[in-house]
Amino acid sequence: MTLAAQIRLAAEDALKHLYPGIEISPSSITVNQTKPEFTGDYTLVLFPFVKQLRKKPDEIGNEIGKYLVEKTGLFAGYDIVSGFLNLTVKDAYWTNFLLNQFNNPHYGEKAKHDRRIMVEYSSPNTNKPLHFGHLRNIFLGYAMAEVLKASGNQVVKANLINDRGIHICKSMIAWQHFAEGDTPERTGIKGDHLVGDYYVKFNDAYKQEVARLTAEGLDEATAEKEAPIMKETQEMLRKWEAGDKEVRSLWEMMNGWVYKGFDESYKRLGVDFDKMYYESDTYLLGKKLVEQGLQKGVLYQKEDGSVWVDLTADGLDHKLLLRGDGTSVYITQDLGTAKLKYNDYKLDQSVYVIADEQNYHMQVLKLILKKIGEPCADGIYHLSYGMVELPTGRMKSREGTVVDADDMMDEMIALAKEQTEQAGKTEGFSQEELDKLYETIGMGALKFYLLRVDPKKKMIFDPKESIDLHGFTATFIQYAHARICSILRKEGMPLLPPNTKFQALCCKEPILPAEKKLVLALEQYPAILEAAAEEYNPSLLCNYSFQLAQLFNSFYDEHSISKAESPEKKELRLMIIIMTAQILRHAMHLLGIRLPEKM
RNA sequence: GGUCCGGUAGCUCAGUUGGAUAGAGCAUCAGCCUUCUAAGCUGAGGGUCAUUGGUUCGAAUCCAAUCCGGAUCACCA
Repeated sequence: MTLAAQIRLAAEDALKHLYPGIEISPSSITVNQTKPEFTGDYTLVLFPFVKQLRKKPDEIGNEIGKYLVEKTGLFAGYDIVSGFLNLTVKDAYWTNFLLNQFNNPHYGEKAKHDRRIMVEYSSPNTNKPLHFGHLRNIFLGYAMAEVLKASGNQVVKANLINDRGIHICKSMIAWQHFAEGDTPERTGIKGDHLVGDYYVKFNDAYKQEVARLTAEGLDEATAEKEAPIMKETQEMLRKWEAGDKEVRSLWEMMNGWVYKGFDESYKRLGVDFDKMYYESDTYLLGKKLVEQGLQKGVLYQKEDGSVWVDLTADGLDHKLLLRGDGTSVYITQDLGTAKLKYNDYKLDQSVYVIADEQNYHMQVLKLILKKIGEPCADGIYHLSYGMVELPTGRMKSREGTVVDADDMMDEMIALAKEQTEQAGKTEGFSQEELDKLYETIGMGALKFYLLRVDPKKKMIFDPKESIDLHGFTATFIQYAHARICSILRKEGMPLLPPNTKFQALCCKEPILPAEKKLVLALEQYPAILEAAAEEYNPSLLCNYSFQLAQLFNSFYDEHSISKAESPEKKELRLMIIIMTAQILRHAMHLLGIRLPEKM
């Protein structure tokens, strides 16, 4: 249990004993960290009790303060400032805490339990390479899965690949027309990029045909429908659905190129998946669910045979589930996939990492499953995130304004190289080590940049300004970590030395403010990790880690570790920085960010 | 128009179930490297927390209305 929680309980107990017969709701007990301008570590707010107790805040504060100091043994003293009871925790508490936890590599994690959670993320289309917007999705999904794992859940990372449909056929048609048999091998172009190039070529050709037809006198809507290349594409989709051998083998070949490209990108991004779902396998699922829904009477059928659900009672509209010809629409297959996932893994929870433009869709999906009575409905959680936009607006592949993911990685690594060389920090590294370092810094900066903001907020990325390596960045945290490692190296100490190294510690000397601030923060890590899991918000870990690194830097500036005033002080400080580095590594590891020992 | 999300320093963002004088980073300015890594530290300036009203000991936080921005409301995916 965290210290803040312990204090809350102690306060509850104090109120019960001091004022028997008066029911004070535990929710009115607020315990905060004491503001730096006052003495104390944690603060109990007294105002909520005034009315019921009919006493002045300061009087109540004295009674509670006295009780807490005497009965709990946790506190060295208290202080009351205008309605706030500031409690100072005994130094012994902190030294005990450090001795118990400073080298615990699993500090902050929760014990494994049986809750099964799937996190679906990435979920790309196979007609173009990944872009900057996908990166936010991918980092978020990966980080969330890792955070949930650290919270003790059994996690399945899943990827649902959009491998069929009209957009895929567009690339295929364009390839047939213009490629003259080109392959990734022959051109040296990464497979997903090659296919993406033909997707762009399709749109160019299509635009030209539409322009020609409108020039010939057709109105635009008709021209868009009648363009030969579009008709050809629709015909191809029909053939694909009919299982046409030629189309299928082209489809398999081109998707194969894309997968190879994606695999490379995923590997560089440092993310992985436990289960791949393909829409070509799942797009026909869901019809049965709709039939069941019809039988139960929760869905209805129109005269033309189309099937609908009435969601007006939930403040939404009527929604189509099956076309008049009996074919399914997008949401129908999602209904089926939801059930499939549930059955595959007996999920307690199914997290979808999907942009906020699909909020409505996800709401509808969950509602329909609930109406049909599918048990998978309750576990569905939409981790909705804001889209990444450019200063000029949304990225549009048709307008060529997308920031490519592979390019972005290259640029970040180049930036890391440039800045490292500029700072003159390349000495003592082999070329191989340097390359690894640039990758660590560049990729870390990229991930942190996309994870540090509350997911639900949209973000604007300006490629011209690129990404900073100063201030609220992964680099800052990496630097703090490298500094700590440097000290430990000089002390001849491993990153996580055994407890026996520090048994001599005593607490005769008071813990100094800069030390205290750090230890206080270290103690709060489990609560932060828990909050990140409960709120589905990895950005909490970014904020916390940055704060921790900041506290360390100030501490480092103010106090010497290796030349501490006494051996006891030195031990205390070593434990503090060892644990700081440990937590930074732990938190960043969950986000997929590596911390170098030297930089 | 309906539903949902957002509006906090010049810019990008924090701000725990309502708590003390609203905090960081970037940018600007002024300091700090014969001492464990200056990718750092210390300090200064910078705010009508979109607006108005309400709830109360106390509101950036909760409620209502209004304004602004975005998403969405297809027999597309």
